[in-house]
Amino acid sequence: MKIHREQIIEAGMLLLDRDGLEGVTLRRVAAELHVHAGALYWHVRNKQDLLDEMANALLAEQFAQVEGPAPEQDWEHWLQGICLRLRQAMLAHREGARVVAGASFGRAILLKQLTETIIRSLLDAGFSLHLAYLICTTVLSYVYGFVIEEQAAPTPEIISKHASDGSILADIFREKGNIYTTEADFLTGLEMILDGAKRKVMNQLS
Amino acid sequence: MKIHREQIIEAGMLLLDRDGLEGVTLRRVAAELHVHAGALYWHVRNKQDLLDEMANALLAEQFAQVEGPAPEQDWEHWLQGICLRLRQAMLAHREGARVVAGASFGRAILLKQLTETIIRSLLDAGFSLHLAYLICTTVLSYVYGFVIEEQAAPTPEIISKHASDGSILADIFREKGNIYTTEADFLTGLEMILDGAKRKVMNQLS
DNA sequence: ACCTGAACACCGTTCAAGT
DNA sequence: ACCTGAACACCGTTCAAGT
Repeated sequence: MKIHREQIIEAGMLLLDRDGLEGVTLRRVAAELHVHAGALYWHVRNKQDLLDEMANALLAEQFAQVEGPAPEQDWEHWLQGICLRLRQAMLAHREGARVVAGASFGRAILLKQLTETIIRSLLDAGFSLHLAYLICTTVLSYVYGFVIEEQAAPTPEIISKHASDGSILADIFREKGNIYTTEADFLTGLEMILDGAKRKVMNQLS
Repeated sequence: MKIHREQIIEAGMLLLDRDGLEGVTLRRVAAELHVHAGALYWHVRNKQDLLDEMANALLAEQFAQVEGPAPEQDWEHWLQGICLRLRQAMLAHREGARVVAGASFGRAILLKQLTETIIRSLLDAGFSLHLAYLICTTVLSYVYGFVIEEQAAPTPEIISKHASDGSILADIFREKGNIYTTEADFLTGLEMILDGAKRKVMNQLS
């Protein structure tokens, strides 16, 4: 029963898509590979290590290699494209946003590379390191938050509980299928942030 | 050994501050109250129920009652104040942001009320329901994301691991104590979002 | 080098039975 | 009404011992 790191990650992704994040368990991963749970510890430091690696695998589907803006492309449109792809990568797997948001740079190399590339591109656009970092995390926080919401299917129980209490959220929940799941909405919020960021620099430079 | 719901929540908060979120365990909460774990289920539906209630208690410290903008106050400054208080509430307890971000409206009544008030105030300011909801969640996502980062103390191990690999993040991590923990930085990012939102409406109205 | 077997120290949740 | 006692079905992690 020879096992490789790769297979452990694959098995983890399989369980993620099938049973959700709480279904990703070292014991189940081991069972999937016909191996005892303890055996995994030869290939993986601990559970978080595996989750980080899964986040990496998830990102690899969209960010096999990350590149800065093209020569005549401005940073806003480039960053917008990056965010769209990031959302796409997360949406491709159940609770993908939670997995990525919970990952640390340690093993999720692509997450680190992505962050690096964003900050570097903003520096090249004339931002201070401080502001570049702030914009980067602001945007990433937004993407995480949005997609986490998007993937957290509100249970029918929750919907019906709030459906008839006269609250505004009731109205929103009722048409939830339409709201907040579209790329258009994602873009609207993103544009707000990028637009605000652009003006912040302009004020800073003048 | 009579137990009240209130005491369970209090014990939960105590464990949260002392041992962190992963230290909040129904068995430990029960031990704190000199009661068997099963006894809690008379007062609480399950663990998430308790966590939701804890999120509520946390919010109550800042939002005992939530009010919309004052008569001559514009929505941006009002919303800015709300976000500052929300951050304050979360910072007051260890991993407070994670607790609130993970809570559902079910039991965390104040979270629902807060959301309601924000959306309603934006409606009063002339936004469409759709846009009001989008701005609300965008802003909340930002606050969650920022404070979660802020409270996730990067372990010395992580810092040293990335401190000397020539990456930009290395530079940032090294001065991490200064960066990203200040209210000023929080406000900068928040202003970007609010500013972008304001312009989005102006375009919409014209 | 890499896995088994078995243990350790926990979890959340349920439920008969007690008072 | 509210708690005990005890179980059920799990966890992550460690580590001697095997091969």
